Amino acid sequence: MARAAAASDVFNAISETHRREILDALMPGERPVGELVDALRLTQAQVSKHLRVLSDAGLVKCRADGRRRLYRVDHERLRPLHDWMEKYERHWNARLDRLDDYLGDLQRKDAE
Amino acid sequence: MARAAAASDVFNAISETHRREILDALMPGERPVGELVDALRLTQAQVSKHLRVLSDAGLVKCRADGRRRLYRVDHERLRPLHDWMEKYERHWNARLDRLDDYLGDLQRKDAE
DNA sequence: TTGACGTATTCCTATATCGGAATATAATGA
DNA sequence: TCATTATATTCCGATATAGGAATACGTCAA
Repeated sequence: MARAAAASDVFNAISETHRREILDALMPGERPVGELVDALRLTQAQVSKHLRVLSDAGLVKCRADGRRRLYRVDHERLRPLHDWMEKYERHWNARLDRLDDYLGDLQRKDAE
Repeated sequence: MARAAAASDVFNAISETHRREILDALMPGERPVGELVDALRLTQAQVSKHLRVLSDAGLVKCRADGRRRLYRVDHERLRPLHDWMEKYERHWNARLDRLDDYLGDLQRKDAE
């Protein structure tokens, strides 16, 4: 048996360097495929196929604009990743925790 | 050409369900291989091989105890993951939102 | 030393999937 | 309608890798 059903799996989708680059490139906002091809110096087929994987994983959404397709990140779909990571964060995020507490205090005082 | 050098890549290492389960099982602290086999209901060979991948990626460390091997998570190695995710966190992380609000307030006060 | 235990590795087969090339499809403009 | 543009898909060969089975290796106890 080979790898279990990997399609449509978020972790699998982001395991590929080029796919992470695509997501990064889409971070600021939606962009047509052609721009990704130019920006990332990948083949058009490469980009299309990677977008397919990202799309199957729900990580990107697409909308048509004439003959172009504008892709954008669906940030919410990264949540599984974040949820999994969160358990480990505390181990090297002690400072952020302290800051968090501090800001919480400030807000509580403001509310008084 | 196939997938680029994936070994020793953190993103690749955590793309597999069983490997994430192993990391989760090691979260509370170091554990011998046999315990992982029992806890996760995997073959001993499976666990050993997955531990190898995790180890190559630097995500786990090992120490010998008699004939047993105690594995533990090297949390620091998850940092690449965190760093990449951080860019996306803002979209659903209340903690960072508070920080944003707070810094926004400071700026507004400075402007007065 | 010998045998049992704990773990790692090797050999194998099936499958996933990357990238390249060519082609298909859809929308647009002349 | 026809050519062009923008994107998606198919076919291909090469490689990565999961899991099973068997086995090798290192350590301990008797």
